[in-house]
Amino acid sequence: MKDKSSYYNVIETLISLFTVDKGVIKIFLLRKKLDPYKGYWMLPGSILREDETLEENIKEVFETKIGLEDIEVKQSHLFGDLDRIVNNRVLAINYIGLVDFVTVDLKQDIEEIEYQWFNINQIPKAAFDHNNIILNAISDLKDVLVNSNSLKKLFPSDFTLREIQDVYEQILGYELDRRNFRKKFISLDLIEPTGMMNDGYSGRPAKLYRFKDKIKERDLF
Amino acid sequence: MKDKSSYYNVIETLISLFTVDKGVIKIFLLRKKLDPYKGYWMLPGSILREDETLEENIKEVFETKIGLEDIEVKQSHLFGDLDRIVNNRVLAINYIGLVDFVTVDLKQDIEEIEYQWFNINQIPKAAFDHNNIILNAISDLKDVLVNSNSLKKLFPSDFTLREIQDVYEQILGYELDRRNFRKKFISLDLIEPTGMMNDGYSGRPAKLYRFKDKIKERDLF
DNA sequence: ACAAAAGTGTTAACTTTACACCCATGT
DNA sequence: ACATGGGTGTAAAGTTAACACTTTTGT
Repeated sequence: MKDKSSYYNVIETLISLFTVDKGVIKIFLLRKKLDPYKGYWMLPGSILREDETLEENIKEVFETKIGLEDIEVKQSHLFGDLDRIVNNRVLAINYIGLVDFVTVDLKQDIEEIEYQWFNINQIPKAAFDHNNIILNAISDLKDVLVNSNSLKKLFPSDFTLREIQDVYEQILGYELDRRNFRKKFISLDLIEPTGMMNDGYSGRPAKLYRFKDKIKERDLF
Repeated sequence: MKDKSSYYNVIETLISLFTVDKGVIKIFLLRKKLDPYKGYWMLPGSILREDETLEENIKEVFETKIGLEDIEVKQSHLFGDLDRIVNNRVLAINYIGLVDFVTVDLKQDIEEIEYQWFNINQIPKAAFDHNNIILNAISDLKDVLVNSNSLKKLFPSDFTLREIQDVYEQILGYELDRRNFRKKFISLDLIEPTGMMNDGYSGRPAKLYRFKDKIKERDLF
Protein backbone atom coordinates (compact mmCIF):
# COMPACT_ATOMS: atom_id res chain seq x y z
CA MET A 1 0.00 0.00 0.00
CA LYS A 2 1.39 3.31 -1.06
CA ASP A 3 1.01 6.17 1.33
CA LYS A 4 1.17 9.46 -0.43
CA SER A 5 -1.40 8.68 -3.06
CA SER A 6 -4.55 10.69 -3.29
CA TYR A 7 -8.13 9.51 -3.38
CA TYR A 8 -9.22 12.36 -5.64
CA ASN A 9 -9.78 11.57 -9.27
CA VAL A 10 -10.83 13.49 -12.32
CA ILE A 11 -13.72 12.06 -14.29
CA GLU A 12 -14.85 13.07 -17.72
CA THR A 13 -18.07 12.18 -19.43
CA LEU A 14 -17.99 11.21 -23.08
CA ILE A 15 -20.90 10.82 -25.45
CA SER A 16 -21.03 8.40 -28.32
CA LEU A 17 -23.94 9.74 -30.32
CA PHE A 18 -25.16 7.65 -33.22
CA THR A 19 -27.55 8.29 -36.04
CA VAL A 20 -28.49 6.61 -39.30
CA ASP A 21 -28.23 8.48 -42.57
CA LYS A 22 -29.69 6.62 -45.56
CA GLY A 23 -29.16 3.25 -43.91
CA VAL A 24 -25.61 3.97 -42.74
CA ILE A 25 -24.83 4.10 -39.02
CA LYS A 26 -22.77 7.16 -38.13
CA ILE A 27 -21.15 8.60 -35.02
CA PHE A 28 -20.78 12.26 -34.05
CA LEU A 29 -17.22 13.52 -33.56
CA LEU A 30 -15.70 16.92 -32.87
CA ARG A 31 -12.48 18.31 -34.24
CA LYS A 32 -10.01 19.10 -31.48
CA LYS A 33 -8.89 22.72 -31.67
CA LEU A 34 -6.03 22.76 -29.18
CA ASP A 35 -2.96 20.71 -28.40
CA PRO A 36 -2.43 17.96 -27.48
CA TYR A 37 -3.90 16.10 -30.46
CA LYS A 38 -4.82 19.34 -32.22
CA GLY A 39 -6.75 18.55 -35.38
CA TYR A 40 -7.64 15.02 -34.30
CA TRP A 41 -11.24 13.97 -33.89
CA MET A 42 -12.75 13.24 -30.49
CA LEU A 43 -15.94 12.34 -28.69
CA PRO A 44 -17.81 15.25 -27.13
CA GLY A 45 -17.68 15.36 -23.35
CA SER A 46 -16.71 17.39 -20.35
CA ILE A 47 -15.04 17.14 -16.98
CA LEU A 48 -17.46 16.25 -14.20
CA ARG A 49 -17.74 18.83 -11.44
CA GLU A 50 -18.17 17.58 -7.91
CA ASP A 51 -21.48 19.44 -7.55
CA GLU A 52 -23.26 18.08 -10.62
CA THR A 53 -24.77 14.71 -11.38
CA LEU A 54 -23.75 12.66 -14.38
CA GLU A 55 -27.11 13.43 -15.97
CA GLU A 56 -26.73 17.17 -15.52
CA ASN A 57 -23.30 17.05 -17.05
CA ILE A 58 -24.51 15.05 -20.05
CA LYS A 59 -27.37 17.46 -20.62
CA GLU A 60 -24.95 20.38 -20.68
CA VAL A 61 -22.65 18.63 -23.12
CA PHE A 62 -25.59 18.05 -25.45
CA GLU A 63 -26.61 21.68 -25.31
CA THR A 64 -23.21 23.32 -25.55
CA LYS A 65 -21.11 20.92 -27.58
CA ILE A 66 -23.54 18.99 -29.73
CA GLY A 67 -26.40 21.40 -30.23
CA LEU A 68 -29.20 19.01 -29.36
CA GLU A 69 -31.61 18.70 -26.48
CA ASP A 70 -33.45 15.94 -24.69
CA ILE A 71 -31.53 13.02 -26.10
CA GLU A 72 -31.85 10.03 -23.84
CA VAL A 73 -28.55 8.28 -23.22
CA LYS A 74 -27.54 4.91 -21.87
CA GLN A 75 -24.49 4.49 -19.70
CA SER A 76 -21.87 2.32 -21.32
CA HIS A 77 -18.38 1.79 -19.92
CA LEU A 78 -16.02 3.42 -17.41
CA PHE A 79 -12.42 3.66 -18.61
CA GLY A 80 -9.79 3.97 -15.91
CA ASP A 81 -6.38 3.35 -17.38
CA LEU A 82 -3.72 5.43 -15.71
CA ASP A 83 -2.20 6.64 -18.96
CA ARG A 84 -5.23 7.31 -21.08
CA ILE A 85 -4.59 11.05 -20.81
CA VAL A 86 -0.87 11.85 -20.75
CA ASN A 87 0.37 12.91 -17.32
CA ASN A 88 -3.11 12.99 -15.84
CA ARG A 89 -5.30 10.35 -14.32
CA VAL A 90 -8.66 11.03 -15.87
CA LEU A 91 -11.37 8.40 -15.82
CA ALA A 92 -13.91 8.50 -18.62
CA ILE A 93 -17.50 7.38 -18.43
CA ASN A 94 -18.96 6.82 -21.87
CA TYR A 95 -22.64 7.21 -22.75
CA ILE A 96 -24.45 6.03 -25.85
CA GLY A 97 -27.13 8.17 -27.44
CA LEU A 98 -29.30 7.75 -30.50
CA VAL A 99 -30.82 10.50 -32.59
CA ASP A 100 -32.73 10.39 -35.85
CA PHE A 101 -31.19 12.14 -38.77
CA VAL A 102 -34.14 14.44 -39.41
CA THR A 103 -33.85 15.93 -35.92
CA VAL A 104 -30.13 16.33 -36.46
CA ASP A 105 -30.70 18.28 -39.67
CA LEU A 106 -33.22 20.58 -38.08
CA LYS A 107 -31.67 21.34 -34.74
CA GLN A 108 -27.97 21.10 -35.04
CA ASP A 109 -26.50 24.53 -35.62
CA ILE A 110 -23.59 25.14 -33.29
CA GLU A 111 -21.71 27.41 -35.62
CA GLU A 112 -18.41 27.65 -33.86
CA ILE A 113 -17.83 23.94 -33.58
CA GLU A 114 -16.36 21.75 -36.27
CA TYR A 115 -18.16 18.44 -36.17
CA GLN A 116 -18.78 15.56 -38.52
CA TRP A 117 -20.83 12.38 -38.65
CA PHE A 118 -18.57 9.42 -39.43
CA ASN A 119 -19.60 6.10 -40.87
CA ILE A 120 -18.79 3.61 -38.10
CA ASN A 121 -16.69 1.63 -40.55
CA GLN A 122 -14.57 4.69 -41.34
CA ILE A 123 -13.58 6.15 -38.01
CA PRO A 124 -10.69 8.64 -38.30
CA LYS A 125 -7.65 8.75 -36.07
CA ALA A 126 -8.94 10.11 -32.78
CA ALA A 127 -7.40 11.88 -29.80
CA PHE A 128 -6.29 10.11 -26.63
CA ASP A 129 -7.82 6.63 -26.35
CA HIS A 130 -11.00 7.69 -28.12
CA ASN A 131 -10.57 5.17 -30.93
CA ASN A 132 -10.72 2.46 -28.34
CA ILE A 133 -13.72 4.02 -26.62
CA ILE A 134 -15.51 4.43 -29.94
CA LEU A 135 -14.97 0.77 -30.79
CA ASN A 136 -16.30 -0.18 -27.39
CA ALA A 137 -19.36 2.00 -27.96
CA ILE A 138 -20.00 0.47 -31.36
CA SER A 139 -19.85 -2.94 -29.76
CA ASP A 140 -22.34 -1.90 -27.06
CA LEU A 141 -24.50 -0.27 -29.73
CA LYS A 142 -25.41 -3.73 -30.96
CA ASP A 143 -27.03 -4.61 -27.68
CA VAL A 144 -28.97 -1.36 -27.73
CA LEU A 145 -30.20 -1.51 -31.30
CA VAL A 146 -31.85 -4.91 -31.13
CA ASN A 147 -34.46 -3.21 -28.96
CA SER A 148 -37.58 -1.91 -30.67
CA ASN A 149 -37.68 1.34 -28.67
CA SER A 150 -34.11 2.23 -29.56
CA LEU A 151 -34.86 1.65 -33.19
CA LYS A 152 -37.80 4.01 -32.91
CA LYS A 153 -35.45 6.75 -31.71
CA LEU A 154 -33.39 6.35 -34.84
CA PHE A 155 -36.37 6.08 -37.16
CA PRO A 156 -39.39 7.91 -35.77
CA SER A 157 -41.01 8.32 -39.18
CA ASP A 158 -40.59 8.13 -42.92
CA PHE A 159 -38.14 5.34 -43.26
CA THR A 160 -38.07 2.47 -45.70
CA LEU A 161 -37.86 -1.16 -44.66
CA ARG A 162 -34.60 -1.37 -46.54
CA GLU A 163 -33.06 1.23 -44.21
CA ILE A 164 -33.95 -0.79 -41.14
CA GLN A 165 -32.61 -3.90 -42.79
CA ASP A 166 -29.37 -2.05 -43.59
CA VAL A 167 -28.95 -1.15 -39.92
CA TYR A 168 -29.46 -4.72 -38.81
CA GLU A 169 -27.04 -6.01 -41.39
CA GLN A 170 -24.42 -3.58 -40.10
CA ILE A 171 -24.81 -4.51 -36.45
CA LEU A 172 -25.13 -8.23 -37.13
CA GLY A 173 -22.31 -8.28 -39.64
CA TYR A 174 -24.07 -10.43 -42.19
CA GLU A 175 -26.73 -10.11 -44.84
CA LEU A 176 -30.37 -10.89 -44.33
CA ASP A 177 -32.88 -12.27 -46.80
CA ARG A 178 -35.14 -9.41 -47.84
CA ARG A 179 -38.33 -11.44 -47.91
CA ASN A 180 -37.78 -13.03 -44.54
CA PHE A 181 -36.72 -9.77 -42.95
CA ARG A 182 -39.84 -7.93 -44.13
CA LYS A 183 -42.16 -10.70 -43.04
CA LYS A 184 -40.60 -10.79 -39.62
CA PHE A 185 -40.41 -7.05 -39.12
CA ILE A 186 -43.93 -6.34 -40.31
CA SER A 187 -45.29 -9.15 -38.17
CA LEU A 188 -43.95 -7.38 -35.05
CA ASP A 189 -46.73 -4.82 -35.42
CA LEU A 190 -44.44 -1.89 -34.62
CA ILE A 191 -44.80 0.16 -37.79
CA GLU A 192 -47.43 1.45 -40.20
CA PRO A 193 -47.23 2.89 -43.73
CA THR A 194 -47.35 6.68 -43.90
CA GLY A 195 -48.91 6.50 -47.35
CA MET A 196 -45.96 8.38 -48.81
CA MET A 197 -43.32 7.00 -51.14
CA ASN A 198 -39.58 7.42 -51.14
CA ASP A 199 -39.29 9.10 -54.54
CA GLY A 200 -36.24 10.45 -56.23
CA TYR A 201 -33.96 7.47 -56.05
CA SER A 202 -33.22 4.98 -58.77
CA GLY A 203 -35.44 2.00 -59.10
CA ARG A 204 -38.96 1.48 -57.84
CA PRO A 205 -39.87 3.92 -55.03
CA ALA A 206 -40.21 2.32 -51.62
CA LYS A 207 -43.12 2.71 -49.23
CA LEU A 208 -42.38 4.93 -46.27
CA TYR A 209 -43.26 3.76 -42.77
CA ARG A 210 -43.48 5.27 -39.33
CA PHE A 211 -43.33 3.63 -35.90
CA LYS A 212 -46.68 3.41 -34.16
CA ASP A 213 -47.29 5.57 -31.08
CA LYS A 214 -47.45 2.84 -28.50
CA ILE A 215 -45.15 0.00 -29.31
CA LYS A 216 -44.29 -2.88 -27.11
CA GLU A 217 -40.66 -3.12 -26.11
CA ARG A 218 -39.12 -6.14 -27.73
CA ASP A 219 -35.81 -7.51 -28.81
CA LEU A 220 -35.34 -8.54 -32.41
CA PHE A 221 -32.58 -10.94 -33.24
CA MET B 1 -22.15 27.75 -14.52
CA LYS B 2 -20.91 27.70 -10.99
CA ASP B 3 -17.40 28.93 -10.40
CA LYS B 4 -16.01 27.60 -7.19
CA SER B 5 -16.76 23.97 -7.81
CA SER B 6 -13.99 21.42 -7.99
CA TYR B 7 -13.25 18.88 -10.66
CA TYR B 8 -11.93 16.34 -8.18
CA ASN B 9 -14.18 13.47 -7.28
CA VAL B 10 -13.96 10.46 -5.03
CA ILE B 11 -14.71 7.11 -6.63
CA GLU B 12 -15.32 3.85 -4.86
CA THR B 13 -15.39 0.42 -6.40
CA LEU B 14 -18.07 -2.00 -5.28
CA ILE B 15 -18.30 -5.71 -5.96
CA SER B 16 -21.50 -7.65 -6.34
CA LEU B 17 -20.27 -11.20 -5.99
CA PHE B 18 -22.77 -13.95 -6.72
CA THR B 19 -22.73 -17.67 -6.17
CA VAL B 20 -25.23 -20.51 -6.27
CA ASP B 21 -25.75 -22.71 -3.25
CA LYS B 22 -28.01 -25.69 -3.89
CA GLY B 23 -29.80 -23.97 -6.72
CA VAL B 24 -30.26 -20.67 -4.88
CA ILE B 25 -28.54 -17.52 -6.18
CA LYS B 26 -26.80 -15.63 -3.39
CA ILE B 27 -24.85 -12.40 -3.03
CA PHE B 28 -21.89 -11.72 -0.75
CA LEU B 29 -22.33 -8.90 1.78
CA LEU B 30 -20.23 -7.58 4.63
CA ARG B 31 -21.42 -6.31 7.98
CA LYS B 32 -20.49 -2.69 8.51
CA LYS B 33 -18.53 -2.26 11.72
CA LEU B 34 -18.47 1.52 12.07
CA ASP B 35 -20.90 4.39 11.92
CA PRO B 36 -22.61 5.58 9.83
CA TYR B 37 -24.87 2.60 9.19
CA LYS B 38 -23.08 0.50 11.80
CA GLY B 39 -24.45 -3.03 11.75
CA TYR B 40 -25.99 -2.67 8.29
CA TRP B 41 -24.89 -4.90 5.45
CA MET B 42 -22.92 -3.57 2.49
CA LEU B 43 -21.17 -4.52 -0.70
CA PRO B 44 -17.42 -4.97 -0.43
CA GLY B 45 -15.39 -2.26 -2.10
CA SER B 46 -12.79 0.40 -1.60
CA ILE B 47 -11.92 3.96 -2.51
CA LEU B 48 -9.98 4.24 -5.75
CA ARG B 49 -6.54 5.79 -5.43
CA GLU B 50 -5.35 8.03 -8.22
CA ASP B 51 -2.35 5.78 -8.85
CA GLU B 52 -4.13 2.46 -9.28
CA THR B 53 -6.26 1.07 -12.06
CA LEU B 54 -9.79 -0.16 -11.51
CA GLU B 55 -8.57 -3.72 -12.00
CA GLU B 56 -5.83 -3.38 -9.40
CA ASN B 57 -8.28 -1.98 -6.92
CA ILE B 58 -10.76 -4.79 -7.52
CA LYS B 59 -8.04 -7.41 -7.10
CA GLU B 60 -7.08 -5.91 -3.75
CA VAL B 61 -10.68 -5.86 -2.57
CA PHE B 62 -11.00 -9.54 -3.42
CA GLU B 63 -7.87 -10.42 -1.52
CA THR B 64 -8.36 -8.26 1.56
CA LYS B 65 -12.11 -8.02 1.99
CA ILE B 66 -13.53 -11.13 0.37
CA GLY B 67 -10.78 -13.69 0.75
CA LEU B 68 -10.77 -14.91 -2.83
CA GLU B 69 -8.37 -14.61 -5.71
CA ASP B 70 -8.57 -14.49 -9.46
CA ILE B 71 -12.26 -13.89 -9.80
CA GLU B 72 -13.07 -12.36 -13.13
CA VAL B 73 -15.46 -9.45 -12.89
CA LYS B 74 -17.61 -7.57 -15.34
CA GLN B 75 -18.14 -3.86 -15.04
CA SER B 76 -21.73 -2.96 -14.37
CA HIS B 77 -22.96 0.55 -13.53
CA LEU B 78 -21.52 3.87 -12.35
CA PHE B 79 -23.62 5.59 -9.70
CA GLY B 80 -23.14 9.32 -9.40
CA ASP B 81 -25.93 10.78 -7.27
CA LEU B 82 -24.75 13.71 -5.23
CA ASP B 83 -26.31 12.47 -2.00
CA ARG B 84 -25.58 8.76 -2.14
CA ILE B 85 -23.06 9.17 0.68
CA VAL B 86 -24.14 11.81 3.19
CA ASN B 87 -22.13 15.01 2.94
CA ASN B 88 -19.70 13.55 0.42
CA ARG B 89 -19.79 13.21 -3.31
CA VAL B 90 -18.61 9.69 -3.89
CA LEU B 91 -19.21 7.96 -7.18
CA ALA B 92 -19.49 4.19 -7.12
CA ILE B 93 -18.55 1.83 -9.92
CA ASN B 94 -20.13 -1.56 -9.42
CA TYR B 95 -18.64 -4.83 -10.69
CA ILE B 96 -20.33 -8.19 -11.00
CA GLY B 97 -18.43 -11.37 -10.17
CA LEU B 98 -19.38 -15.02 -10.16
CA VAL B 99 -17.84 -17.75 -8.05
CA ASP B 100 -18.78 -21.37 -7.60
CA PHE B 101 -19.77 -22.43 -4.12
CA VAL B 102 -17.12 -25.13 -3.80
CA THR B 103 -14.34 -22.58 -4.31
CA VAL B 104 -16.03 -20.35 -1.76
CA ASP B 105 -16.09 -23.09 0.80
CA LEU B 106 -12.44 -23.95 0.29
CA LYS B 107 -10.84 -20.57 0.07
CA GLN B 108 -12.83 -18.10 2.01
CA ASP B 109 -11.36 -17.68 5.45
CA ILE B 110 -10.99 -14.04 6.31
CA GLU B 111 -11.45 -14.47 10.05
CA GLU B 112 -11.82 -10.89 11.14
CA ILE B 113 -14.62 -10.04 8.72
CA GLU B 114 -18.29 -10.73 9.28
CA TYR B 115 -19.77 -11.73 5.96
CA GLN B 116 -22.81 -13.61 4.76
CA TRP B 117 -24.22 -14.97 1.52
CA PHE B 118 -27.77 -13.69 1.05
CA ASN B 119 -30.45 -15.20 -1.11
CA ILE B 120 -31.13 -12.53 -3.75
CA ASN B 121 -34.80 -12.62 -2.81
CA GLN B 122 -34.00 -11.85 0.81
CA ILE B 123 -31.63 -8.91 0.75
CA PRO B 124 -31.31 -7.23 4.15
CA LYS B 125 -31.43 -3.50 4.78
CA ALA B 126 -28.11 -2.23 3.48
CA ALA B 127 -25.96 0.82 4.08
CA PHE B 128 -26.05 3.97 1.93
CA ASP B 129 -27.70 3.27 -1.44
CA HIS B 130 -26.43 -0.28 -1.57
CA ASN B 131 -29.93 -1.78 -1.73
CA ASN B 132 -30.43 0.12 -4.95
CA ILE B 133 -27.03 -0.93 -6.29
CA ILE B 134 -27.70 -4.56 -5.35
CA LEU B 135 -31.02 -4.51 -7.21
CA ASN B 136 -29.28 -3.04 -10.22
CA ALA B 137 -26.64 -5.76 -10.06
CA ILE B 138 -29.27 -8.49 -9.84
CA SER B 139 -30.92 -7.04 -12.88
CA ASP B 140 -27.60 -7.00 -14.79
CA LEU B 141 -26.88 -10.52 -13.53
CA LYS B 142 -29.61 -11.78 -15.83
CA ASP B 143 -27.75 -10.59 -18.89
CA VAL B 144 -24.59 -12.24 -17.63
CA LEU B 145 -26.04 -15.60 -16.67
CA VAL B 146 -27.65 -16.41 -19.99
CA ASN B 147 -24.11 -16.89 -21.26
CA SER B 148 -22.69 -20.39 -21.22
CA ASN B 149 -19.25 -19.30 -20.00
CA SER B 150 -20.68 -17.43 -17.02
CA LEU B 151 -22.68 -20.46 -16.08
CA LYS B 152 -19.52 -22.52 -16.17
CA LYS B 153 -17.98 -20.20 -13.59
CA LEU B 154 -20.86 -20.87 -11.24
CA PHE B 155 -20.93 -24.60 -11.89
CA PRO B 156 -17.54 -25.93 -12.94
CA SER B 157 -18.33 -29.48 -11.88
CA ASP B 158 -20.64 -31.78 -9.97
CA PHE B 159 -23.93 -30.06 -10.43
CA THR B 160 -27.31 -31.52 -11.20
CA LEU B 161 -29.46 -30.41 -14.09
CA ARG B 162 -32.07 -29.36 -11.56
CA GLU B 163 -29.65 -26.82 -10.06
CA ILE B 164 -29.07 -25.19 -13.43
CA GLN B 165 -32.78 -25.15 -14.05
CA ASP B 166 -33.33 -23.51 -10.65
CA VAL B 167 -30.92 -20.72 -11.58
CA TYR B 168 -32.68 -20.07 -14.86
CA GLU B 169 -36.06 -20.05 -13.20
CA GLN B 170 -34.80 -17.44 -10.75
CA ILE B 171 -33.35 -15.11 -13.36
CA LEU B 172 -36.25 -15.57 -15.76
CA GLY B 173 -38.88 -15.29 -13.07
CA TYR B 174 -41.00 -18.18 -14.26
CA GLU B 175 -40.97 -21.96 -14.17
CA LEU B 176 -39.62 -24.16 -16.91
CA ASP B 177 -40.82 -27.57 -17.98
CA ARG B 178 -38.30 -30.12 -16.72
CA ARG B 179 -38.35 -32.31 -19.80
CA ASN B 180 -38.00 -29.45 -22.25
CA PHE B 181 -35.26 -27.79 -20.22
CA ARG B 182 -33.18 -30.97 -20.07
CA LYS B 183 -33.56 -31.69 -23.74
CA LYS B 184 -32.50 -28.16 -24.66
CA PHE B 185 -29.63 -27.95 -22.18
CA ILE B 186 -28.18 -31.33 -23.03
CA SER B 187 -28.47 -30.61 -26.75
CA LEU B 188 -26.15 -27.61 -26.29
CA ASP B 189 -23.26 -30.03 -25.86
CA LEU B 190 -21.73 -28.05 -22.99
CA ILE B 191 -21.77 -30.65 -20.23
CA GLU B 192 -20.96 -34.30 -19.61
CA PRO B 193 -21.88 -36.70 -16.79
CA THR B 194 -19.18 -37.19 -14.16
CA GLY B 195 -20.44 -40.70 -13.44
CA MET B 196 -21.18 -39.73 -9.85
CA MET B 197 -24.59 -39.38 -8.27
CA ASN B 198 -25.96 -36.73 -5.96
CA ASP B 199 -26.69 -39.01 -2.98
CA GLY B 200 -27.97 -38.09 0.42
CA TYR B 201 -31.06 -36.12 -0.52
CA SER B 202 -34.61 -37.32 -0.53
CA GLY B 203 -35.94 -38.96 -3.66
CA ARG B 204 -34.04 -40.56 -6.47
CA PRO B 205 -30.39 -39.41 -6.63
CA ALA B 206 -29.60 -37.16 -9.57
CA LYS B 207 -26.76 -37.59 -12.03
CA LEU B 208 -23.91 -35.16 -11.54
CA TYR B 209 -22.51 -33.27 -14.50
CA ARG B 210 -19.50 -31.14 -15.27
CA PHE B 211 -18.91 -28.54 -17.97
CA LYS B 212 -16.67 -29.70 -20.77
CA ASP B 213 -13.22 -28.17 -21.11
CA LYS B 214 -13.72 -26.29 -24.33
CA ILE B 215 -17.22 -25.01 -24.65
CA LYS B 216 -18.51 -22.63 -27.23
CA GLU B 217 -19.77 -19.33 -25.93
CA ARG B 218 -23.48 -19.17 -26.39
CA ASP B 219 -26.54 -17.45 -25.03
CA LEU B 220 -29.39 -19.55 -23.75
CA PHE B 221 -32.80 -17.97 -23.50
C1' DA C 1 -35.91 -1.76 -73.56
C1' DC C 2 -32.94 -1.69 -69.91
C1' DA C 3 -31.19 -0.85 -65.22
C1' DA C 4 -32.22 -0.46 -60.47
C1' DA C 5 -34.34 -1.44 -56.44
C1' DA C 6 -39.08 -2.82 -54.32
C1' DG C 7 -42.33 -6.11 -53.38
C1' DT C 8 -44.25 -10.76 -52.77
C1' DG C 9 -45.50 -16.60 -51.33
C1' DT C 10 -44.51 -21.35 -50.50
C1' DT C 11 -42.23 -25.19 -48.59
C1' DA C 12 -38.90 -27.56 -45.64
C1' DA C 13 -36.20 -27.57 -41.53
C1' DC C 14 -35.84 -26.52 -37.07
C1' DT C 15 -37.25 -25.03 -32.46
C1' DT C 16 -40.39 -24.66 -28.91
C1' DT C 17 -44.25 -26.05 -26.27
C1' DA C 18 -47.46 -29.06 -24.06
C1' DC C 19 -48.16 -32.95 -21.74
C1' DA C 20 -48.00 -37.97 -18.13
C1' DC C 21 -45.94 -41.82 -16.60
C1' DC C 22 -42.25 -44.70 -14.60
C1' DC C 23 -37.82 -45.03 -11.70
C1' DA C 24 -34.58 -45.00 -7.67
C1' DT C 25 -33.96 -43.99 -3.13
C1' DG C 26 -35.04 -43.26 2.01
C1' DT C 27 -38.34 -43.78 5.66
C1' DA D 1 -46.08 -48.92 0.68
C1' DC D 2 -45.51 -44.23 0.48
C1' DA D 3 -43.24 -39.82 -0.22
C1' DT D 4 -39.77 -37.38 -2.76
C1' DG D 5 -37.63 -35.88 -6.54
C1' DG D 6 -35.20 -37.83 -11.07
C1' DG D 7 -35.59 -39.30 -15.69
C1' DT D 8 -37.79 -39.95 -20.23
C1' DG D 9 -40.75 -39.47 -25.54
C1' DT D 10 -43.98 -37.78 -28.78
C1' DA D 11 -46.91 -34.82 -31.34
C1' DA D 12 -48.59 -30.08 -32.46
C1' DA D 13 -47.57 -25.36 -33.05
C1' DG D 14 -44.70 -21.86 -34.13
C1' DT D 15 -40.55 -19.86 -36.08
C1' DT D 16 -36.87 -19.50 -39.18
C1' DA D 17 -34.54 -20.40 -43.51
C1' DA D 18 -34.18 -21.13 -48.32
C1' DC D 19 -35.41 -19.77 -52.56
C1' DA D 20 -37.03 -16.68 -57.82
C1' DC D 21 -39.96 -14.00 -60.21
C1' DT D 22 -42.77 -9.71 -61.00
C1' DT D 23 -43.50 -4.59 -60.36
C1' DT D 24 -42.51 0.27 -60.57
C1' DT D 25 -39.86 3.93 -61.71
C1' DG D 26 -36.16 6.70 -64.33
C1' DT D 27 -33.20 6.90 -68.27
